[in-house]
Amino acid sequence: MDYTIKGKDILLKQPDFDLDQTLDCGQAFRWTKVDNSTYTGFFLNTPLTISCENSADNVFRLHDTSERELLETWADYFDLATDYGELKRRFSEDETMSKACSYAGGIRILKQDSWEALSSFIISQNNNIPRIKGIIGRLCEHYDGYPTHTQMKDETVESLGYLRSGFRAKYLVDAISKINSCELDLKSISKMPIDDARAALMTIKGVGPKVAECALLFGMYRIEAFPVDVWVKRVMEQWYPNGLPECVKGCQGIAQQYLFHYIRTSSQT
DNA sequence: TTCCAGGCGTATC
DNA sequence: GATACGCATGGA
Repeated sequence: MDYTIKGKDILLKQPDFDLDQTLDCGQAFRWTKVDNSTYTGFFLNTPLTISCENSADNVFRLHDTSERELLETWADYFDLATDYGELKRRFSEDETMSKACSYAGGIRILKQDSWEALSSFIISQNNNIPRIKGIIGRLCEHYDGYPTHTQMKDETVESLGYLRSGFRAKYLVDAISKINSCELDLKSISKMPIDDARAALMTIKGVGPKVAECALLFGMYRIEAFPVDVWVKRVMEQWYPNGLPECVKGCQGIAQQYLFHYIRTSSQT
């Protein structure tokens, strides 16, 4: 990792990293763009303001943080140990993947908290990104930060009414109940074989294949998980009617993120 | 106004 | 097991 300390800030040199493509691409819902090159957001309840200092040199400024916080939190959250350049070279053996990788080469998978990812993607179903952000924003405002499932233990459909999350409130309540009763344990699910992990998550009402896959990919860093939403379904029909290419094997989740961004922003409907 | 959104549960065959 | 339909809400 290449960084220098500048007073209360840290300058990080990091290739294959674009803030718009990573923080505003529908994998996390608590990053806010505050100006053309700057985002503010959180990992759990640790805040960060990060800006692109020099896009040509891939330099980023992490505002008002510490070396310790960088090493203990942000290096992991931004998946800095993974060589995305190497991954993109591998993926680019396939023509469509090659286009997707060069279209948005600064995508990274964020290693989010498992409960936050699971609950966020429960909220995401049959919903659009601005409204997902609105619901999560109201939740975090109410709790002064993203609540743990333990903090939410007494919530009911009625008490969650202020979220205006519609039919999804009952699904949140079921997830909270199954986790707090220890019927499900997210930490052990994260280590299960992928089929078992998926099946365990899908015992929650409102968690189907798509939400389970997103919880695995974005909340448990299971990069072999492959969420298929309406957009990725279009990708599969258009380019991969016979399945994904061999070169993405084992990292389908990361490939999916390039493809999702590619079709969603290039088709521009 | 109507359509749609990082889907899923349920009914029906 | 496949397919059709309703679902809360709000932006376009």
